[in-house]
Order: sequence, then C-alpha cells, then structure tokens
Amino acid sequence: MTSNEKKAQVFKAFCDPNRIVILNLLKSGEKCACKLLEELNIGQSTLSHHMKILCDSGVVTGRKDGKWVHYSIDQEGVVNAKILLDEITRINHD
Amino acid sequence: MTSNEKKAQVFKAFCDPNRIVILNLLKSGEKCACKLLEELNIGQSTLSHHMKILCDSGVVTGRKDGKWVHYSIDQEGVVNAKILLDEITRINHD
DNA sequence: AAAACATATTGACATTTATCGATTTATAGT
DNA sequence: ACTATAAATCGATAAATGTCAATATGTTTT
Repeated sequence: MTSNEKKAQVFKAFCDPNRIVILNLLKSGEKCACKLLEELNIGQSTLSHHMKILCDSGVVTGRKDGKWVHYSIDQEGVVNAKILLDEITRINHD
Repeated sequence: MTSNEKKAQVFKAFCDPNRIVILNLLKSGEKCACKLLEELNIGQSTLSHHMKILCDSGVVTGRKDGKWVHYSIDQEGVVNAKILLDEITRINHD
C-alpha cells in the first residue's frame, strides 16, 4: 500500500454515515459490538465489517474480553488523523 | 441528505489517493485544472470528477477566470473539516 | 460434551465510485 | 465566423463498497 493509500485509509473511518453513528455511540465510552448492534438498524455481519474499517483506520480499537469485543475510540489514532489532516491541508509558505 | 451524510461527504475529500495528490499539489498555491492535469496520470474527465468531490466537500474552491478554473485549498472549509473531526471523535466526559 | 452466545468470515448481490473516451459548453485568439 | 483551448458532462465499464443471510470460530455455561 502506498503512503497516500494509507492516508486515505485513515479517513475512510469518517466517510460513511453508519460509521459516524458508530463513532457517536463510542463517544460516551467503550461498548461491545452487541450493544452497538442494538442501537443500529444493520445486520451483525455489516457491523463487523464497519468495525474492521474503523479499527484499520486506527481511530477505534477493540479489546477482547471472553466472547465480547469492547470497542472504543483510540485517542492516539485520533491524534494521528488530526495530524494527517493538518499536513494534507496546510498551505506551503516558502 | 442527512446530517451524517453531509459530514461523511466532507471526509470523502481525503479518502482517495488521487485526491490526496491533488491536495498536495494545491498546498503550494492556486493551480488551474490544466496544470494539475499535467502532473497526474489520469484523464481530464477523471480530474474534473475529483475536483467536483473536492469542491463539494468545501475543502477546495474553484475561481473561474476566462476559460480556466483556478483551484485552491479553502481554509474556511479546512477549518470546518477540523472542527467536524474534533466533534466526531471527542469523548464525552459527563 | 452439548447448548447458547458473541463475533468474524464467506458468498451473493446491489449500489456507488473511479475511470475512460467522446461530446458539449464556454471562452479566447485569429 | 472559424479555430483552438479549458473544463464539464455523458455513457459505458470495471472496481470497490455496503448490505444481508448463512456458516464458521471461539467462549462461556450447563
């Protein structure tokens, strides 16, 4: 994967409405997939698919605990996304 | 378009490698489409498609000047994207 | 060991997106 | 008016994405 593909991957976290809803649910703290599933009108496999994209972006992490996976917003990943956004859009003053 | 669809639309600007390249070219200042086209290995209609997505996101603006359109990074749109990113990822401490 | 539960993976399908070439629209220069 | 140039739009196609139902994997409980 090229450097630009990696950067693009980070922002895929934010370019689907369902993932925005999921992130919004995670703002109030860690939640397991089954809890997220209750609040969304999507199937279980679809949720799993979105969680994979969110984790791949680095913005969310999953903590496995027995049969549950508890997902939360990863502040390190968020900072990374913010730095990236800044780099991508900062004007050069040479 | 729902509120979340609008938010998602903003980040579409950043989730394609070619658009990251385009933004990178615009960091050094305003450029017309024909200049961008020289530096990219894509067809003219494809570039036009990407410029539409970038403009729709608010992160880029086009200034028409005769037969040219000069594109540049729109700082107001950038600030909007940064605020959105912050809102979407900020943890609630209640 | 068997049943129940949480999550991931697979396969299928529909929608969206990226891409191109051709055409159209608008502007500039001759 | 004609020609050339810049950019947008259109139509087609291929690739990627979102979605579901079914199945598989791993864990807990009985």
